[in-house]
Amino acid sequence: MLEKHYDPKKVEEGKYAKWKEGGYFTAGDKSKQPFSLVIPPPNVTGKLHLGHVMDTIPDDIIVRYKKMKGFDVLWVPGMDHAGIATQAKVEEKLRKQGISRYDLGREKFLEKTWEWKKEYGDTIHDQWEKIGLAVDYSRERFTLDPGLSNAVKEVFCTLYEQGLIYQGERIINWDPVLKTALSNIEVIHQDDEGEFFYFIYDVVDSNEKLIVATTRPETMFGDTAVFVNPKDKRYAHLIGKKCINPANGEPLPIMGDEYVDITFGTGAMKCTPAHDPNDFALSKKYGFPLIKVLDESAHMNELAGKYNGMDRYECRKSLVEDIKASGHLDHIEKFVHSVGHSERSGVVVEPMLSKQWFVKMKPLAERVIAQQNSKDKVEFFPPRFEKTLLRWMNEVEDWCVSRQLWWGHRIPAYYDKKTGEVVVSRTPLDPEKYDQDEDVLDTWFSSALWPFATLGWPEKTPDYDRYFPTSVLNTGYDIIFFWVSRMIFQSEHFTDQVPFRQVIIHGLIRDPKGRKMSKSLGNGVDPIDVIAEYGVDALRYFITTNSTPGLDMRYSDEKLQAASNYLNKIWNSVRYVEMTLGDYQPKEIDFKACGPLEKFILSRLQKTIKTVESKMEKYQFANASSALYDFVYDDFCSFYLEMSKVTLADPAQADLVKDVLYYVVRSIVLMIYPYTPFIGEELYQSLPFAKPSIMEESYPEYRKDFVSNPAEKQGNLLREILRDVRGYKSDQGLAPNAPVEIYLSPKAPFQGIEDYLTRFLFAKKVEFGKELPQGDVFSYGDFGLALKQDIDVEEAKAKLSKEIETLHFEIARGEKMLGNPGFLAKAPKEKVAAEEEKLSANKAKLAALEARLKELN
RNA sequence: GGAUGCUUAGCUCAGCGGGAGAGCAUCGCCCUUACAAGGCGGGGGUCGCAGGUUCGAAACCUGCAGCAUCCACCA
Repeated sequence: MLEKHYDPKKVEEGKYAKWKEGGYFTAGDKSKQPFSLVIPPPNVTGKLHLGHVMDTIPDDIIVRYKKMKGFDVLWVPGMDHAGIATQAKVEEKLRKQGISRYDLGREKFLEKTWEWKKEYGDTIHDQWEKIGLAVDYSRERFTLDPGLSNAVKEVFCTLYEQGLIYQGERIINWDPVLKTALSNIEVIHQDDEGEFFYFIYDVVDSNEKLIVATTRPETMFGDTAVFVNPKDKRYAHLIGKKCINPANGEPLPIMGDEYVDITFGTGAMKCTPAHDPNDFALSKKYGFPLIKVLDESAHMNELAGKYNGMDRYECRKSLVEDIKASGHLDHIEKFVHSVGHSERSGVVVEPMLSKQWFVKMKPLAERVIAQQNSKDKVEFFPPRFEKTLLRWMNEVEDWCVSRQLWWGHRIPAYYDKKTGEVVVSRTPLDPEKYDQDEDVLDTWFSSALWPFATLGWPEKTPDYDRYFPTSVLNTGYDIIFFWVSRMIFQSEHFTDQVPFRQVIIHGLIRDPKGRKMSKSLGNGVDPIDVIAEYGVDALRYFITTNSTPGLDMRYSDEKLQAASNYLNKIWNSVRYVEMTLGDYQPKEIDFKACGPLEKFILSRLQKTIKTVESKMEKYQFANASSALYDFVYDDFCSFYLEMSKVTLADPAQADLVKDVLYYVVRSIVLMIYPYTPFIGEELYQSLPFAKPSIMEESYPEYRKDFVSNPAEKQGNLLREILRDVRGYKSDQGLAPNAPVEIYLSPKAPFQGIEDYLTRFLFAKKVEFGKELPQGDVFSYGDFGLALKQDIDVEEAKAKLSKEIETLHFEIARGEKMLGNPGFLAKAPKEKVAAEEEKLSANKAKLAALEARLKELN
């Protein structure tokens, strides 16, 4: 027997181990159709947060649902080495011990990082277990394992051979703390308040002065020219002359180019080819030298003269002072502008000229665009996110893939010690003759291969044959560019197939005020705390059923409480059914022998199954669960379960009612189970005929032979009567259980209705008669009901009048609608018929109420 | 500058072409033998604004406003 109250802690204990040991997570049943997905691999940087819960629980629901639907489901688990992020964490840890990575050297440092990986990998495993992920551990992968490394080498070398990877000197985003290049999307732009310095440049051989504005005075040592727009009347005559750089006294040519925006600043712009991407482009056009003035930690080099060795900001400060002292500072303005920060270290990135490896994106992106125009494309849920992907593909720039880190896939490029020539090779070259490139690849380079490399690619493995392309991928909109887009282009380029047929994009979870959860705000919520308070099932239910696909959601204690209450409700309804079953062994339902309310609940259940299934297929978990929720509360618990107490008391009907109760409650458990597997298993096990695990069960099937529209109508009518009379009592200030006398007109909606009225309206008397007595009357088409009270005639008349008034309103509406030729001609037939029926019912009701009013007068 | 989303009850959000819904909050009544973390019954909304399409608009179209996010630019 179940306990009176649902206790998540007791329910959750031991279940995961049982599933895991029972082999329920392992794929491979060849008699079934395959269905596959890969987990979005969490970074081994720390423990899981609510974002991971959002990434994985929808997958888990899909996995459990698809298993019940008879698929051979493979869910590949794994983790990401997360190059920069992990290395930054390990370095931070070492720094606290006063050690730098250079003190350790590459090999020792990597050892330390593997230790870190082991520790955090274990934590992540624990947490997967805690939240109940049905992942196939026999297929677990890591982005740095030998298989993935092999795939990475294969991809790098092939792209190189195809001319799609090249090495080039370009302006890249440099993180001066982590001392590595970053790709464009690893740079976060935010509006910072800065200063706009207006400096005076003396024009050579002239008395004229040119005022040039800059936000970055320290880069003036790398300037090669000053540009003005040739159409700018103020300056056109200066083109061809020279002016003096106030930072170092060097003469700079004044040049004309339409690139310059006349309206911005003073209309005169300095050009720093080695430290600004736009200036770099200009320099290519005019063949300027590329002068670097900053080193890899963003300190000034010898070109900065007396500022040599200073940090960029220190240099800026003293340089400005010196220029001011020389009389070349015009003024300084406050200026809010967008500044790039490193996603990982947070420091202001330095655009810097550097030799890096790049992936040539255009051909890869074009393939994706073509694929998305074909029938065999990746389908997005919700569809609008396809536009996000295509926009990126259309605008994409070459991808800088080299990182000056140690933790990652080392670039398989080698330099001839004598000639310096580059050789890219799948196998290591002789270290006597060659030095391997020191850099590693961007983490996303390996993540991009995740769906096929985890299944064995480039080998032709059985898993790859059977499970690729994967069926679906679920992830947040924030990593569409980082990850989704890259998996798509790599997969299409290398496997000639999409990596997954469908992508579900979810929003982000925010704090209760709608702010992003972040360390600095201290508003993060630890899933483990939530689980301790409400249980995993409530967390899972909350997170998957309280948001619209693709939109953000807010964390809410109230909703977790509500989820927990709902589960308690289901728990108790199962408990009630088990109490009524006792030793009885339910059997197949004899539908024909069922009473109207049994037919009602069976029919309602079928429609619920149908709705839930169709929403599940579209991954609309909020809609699926709310259909089930409505059924559980409104149809079952609040209504049928109560009503069944009447029929259960009749020995002739009791067994049949028990069959129905068992079937309904079992269906509810099976449908809630993918959302809340722990309580699902617990309740399932407590029911008769349980298999060793609910994971062996199949999903409830829609049974057309259990559908009865007339029975639903009868049930709804009884519900309406109960509500009316209860409402009446409440209006009259009577207690819900105040006794009443009820009189019914002969044409009752179904036989035996009096038993329900007696019990649930606390009627001390229910009588049928041709004439309804003096009292309050309720009319339901051709059926009427009266309550015998010592009534206040005036009050009763007022109430009747009010009801009549609203009926008139309703009838007028119906008549207007049905009198509209446009409506009759264009509206669907069913709609017209429904309106006609409603109208005639209202008319009958009106007639009855009017007759009643007349009687009272 | 470009794109996308949001604006519906006090709060958080569904609904997205046929009479405004849920959870929480609120009010009233009830310890009725599954559940008081409960039951029953209420109250509460010119669905951001303005036009348009339609027999019919919260829903579709156009414009506007506010909020949010992303991309690009910012000498």
